[in-house]
Amino acid sequence: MLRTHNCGELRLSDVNNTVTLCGWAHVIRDKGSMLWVDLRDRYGITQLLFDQANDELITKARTLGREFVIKATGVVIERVSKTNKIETGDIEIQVTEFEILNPAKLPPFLIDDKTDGGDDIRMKYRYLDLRRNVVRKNLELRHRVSKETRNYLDSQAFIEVETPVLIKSTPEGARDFVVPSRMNPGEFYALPQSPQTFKQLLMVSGFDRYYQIVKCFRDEDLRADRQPEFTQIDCEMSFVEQEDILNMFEGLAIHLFKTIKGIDIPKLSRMTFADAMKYYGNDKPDIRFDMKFVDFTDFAKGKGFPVFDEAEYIVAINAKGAASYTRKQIDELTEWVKRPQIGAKGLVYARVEADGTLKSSVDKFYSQDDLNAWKQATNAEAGDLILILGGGLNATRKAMSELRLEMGNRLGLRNPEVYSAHWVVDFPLFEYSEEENRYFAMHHPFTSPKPEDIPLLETDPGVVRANAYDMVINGVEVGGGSIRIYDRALQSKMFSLLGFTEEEAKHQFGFLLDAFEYGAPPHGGLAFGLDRLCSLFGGVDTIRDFIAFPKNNSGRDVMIDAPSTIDDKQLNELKIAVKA
RNA sequence: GGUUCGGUAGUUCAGUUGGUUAGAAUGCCGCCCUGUCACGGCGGAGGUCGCGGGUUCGAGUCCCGUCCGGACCGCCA
Repeated sequence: MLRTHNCGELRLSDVNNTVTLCGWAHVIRDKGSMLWVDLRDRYGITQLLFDQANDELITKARTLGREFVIKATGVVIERVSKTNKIETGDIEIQVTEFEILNPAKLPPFLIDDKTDGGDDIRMKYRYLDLRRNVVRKNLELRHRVSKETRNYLDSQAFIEVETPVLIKSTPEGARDFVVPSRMNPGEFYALPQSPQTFKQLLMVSGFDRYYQIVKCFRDEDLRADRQPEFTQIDCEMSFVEQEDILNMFEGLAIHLFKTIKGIDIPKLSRMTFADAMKYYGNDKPDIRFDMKFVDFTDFAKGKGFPVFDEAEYIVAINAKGAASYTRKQIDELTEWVKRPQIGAKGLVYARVEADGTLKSSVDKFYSQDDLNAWKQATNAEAGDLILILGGGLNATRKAMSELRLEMGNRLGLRNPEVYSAHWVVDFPLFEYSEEENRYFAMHHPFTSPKPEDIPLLETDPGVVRANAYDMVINGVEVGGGSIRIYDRALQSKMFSLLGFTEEEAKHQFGFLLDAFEYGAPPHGGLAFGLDRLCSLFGGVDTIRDFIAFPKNNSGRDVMIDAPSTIDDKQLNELKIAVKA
C-alpha cells in the first residue's frame, strides 16, 4: 500500500503519529511563510501543511498544481485554527516528505461541489466530474440501493440469475437495438428491452423466485428520465396472485425507504387506473397533493359559452390560495397551457374573492349562481382559484394533468423530501391504436386478463382489465408488472387478438408457447427502474446524475464519442452495406 | 419527425435601438502576505462572439441556412 490512511479518517486521537496519505491536490493556499494543500480522495479532505522552516520542501510544494496526484508523509498535528467544515478539521499533516505521483493538466472546470462547469463539458470529461462529491455520492447511493435490494430479495429466497443479452428481435413494444451476426450473415440479434420471456421460462424451470439487476435497452428518444440503456430490478414469482406480488414488492419499497432514507413509509394505497385517469388525468398521479379533477361537463355546458358548449369534456381544479394571482400571472399561465406541448386552446378561471363572491374570465356567460355551483363542486373557499379546461376527453385530461402538476410546483406542493408511494392497479389489457386500427397490449402480450373479464375478450376487448399494476412514487412510475398468462390456449388467443397469425406467433414466441405445455406454474412479477428509484431518493428529476457514464439527449456518449462509423473491413465481415 | 430555449475569455454568464478598443465573476500566471480553509492585497495574460451566407456605411446584436447542447411533444409493450 502506498498509504497508511485515507484522507477522511484522521482525528485528534491520531496526533503525533507519522502517516502517509495519497490523493489529489484539491486546493492550494499559499500564505508566503506557510502553504496548505487540501489533499482529496474518495473519503474526504485532509490538510497538508508546509512551512518555511523547511525551505526546500515548501519550494517544491509551490510546483504543485490543482489535481496533481501526490503522496505525502508527515506527522499528524493539532491545528492552530480548526474548522468544523470538514471531518478532519481538527488536525493537519506537518509534511516531512512528499512525492508527485503524477502531475495533472489544469481541469477544464472546477472539481468542486459548486462547479463552474456546465453539463456539456462535464459529460465530455465525465471522469473528472465523477471526482466531485455530489456526483460520487449519487453513485454511492445507487450502490446502496442495489445492495439493499439484494439484501431484501435474498432474505425472501429470491435468487439472481443472469439471462442473455444477445436475443431475438420482436415486433411488439419499443424499437430494438440490433446486433449483426457475423456467423449468420443477414441475421441480427436484438438487445433485450427486458428479460421478460426468460424470467417466465425460469418460472417454468421451477426457480420459483427470481430476480436480476440487469441492463435493458430501448432504441427510443431520450428524456431526462429515459436512457437508451438503463437498469431494471427484474423480478418474477411462481404460485402467486396479484395481491402477493403487491405485498412482496411494497415490502421492498418500504425496506429501501427505511435503509436508504431512514424513513418509515406506510403500506401503499391502491388506486384503480380508472380512478387515476378520472381524478388526475394520468396513470401515474403525484398524490403528494390533492387538487383532484372535478368534472364540470354537466354544469359548464349549455350556458352559451361556445368553447364549452362544444366541448366533450370540461374539467376543473381548485388551486388553493392562488386567488392572489395577478392578471399578468394568469395570462402567463394561459400562455403556458397553450404551448404546443400542453396543447390547450385557452384557460378559464374563476377567482373566489375575500367576500366569497366569484370573479371569472367568463362572467358574460355564467351567472353568480352558476359560479356558486362551481365553487361548491370544487370545495373552493375565499382565496382559491378555480382553473378550467375544456375540449376532447383525452387531450383535456392530459392538459389538465400537466396544469395540475405545474400548479403543484408553483404552489410548493411537490417537495422532493416528501414521499408518497402507491399502486395503480386494474390497467386495461389493450390500448387501441387509431393509426394502425388495431389493439396493442398496454403492458405486454404476456399479461393475463382479469379472469372475470375473459369473456369480454371476444366481444369488447377495449374494456378488458388486466392483472397489471404500477408502483408510483411522487408521480414517477418506478416499477410495473403483471400476473402472466401461463395457459397456452389463452396466450395464443392474446397473440391472435394482437393481430399475430398463428405462424407469426409461433415464429416469434414458439419457445414460450411450447414451454407452457410442459407444466408452467401460475406466475407473475414486476420490474423496477433502478435509475429512477435512485433519482427519486436523490431528490432530482434526471436519472443521468445516477449513471456513471450516461448518454446525452441524442443518444451519444460525448466522452468516448459513440456511436461511431465502423470501417469497411468490419462491414464486409458482417456482409452489411451502409446506405449513402 | 415536431416545439422551444441556448451557443460570447479555460469556465459560468452579461452585452441597451445595429455604432469607438466586446465586459463581469471565477479560474489561470507573477509579486506580496506567520494560521489559511470561498484566504486576502497588487499586477497580468486570456476572445474564430458555434459555422456558412445575407441585409447594412457598419452585425455579438437583424434575416436565412446549418451544426452542437438542454427541456418537452410524438415515441417509450
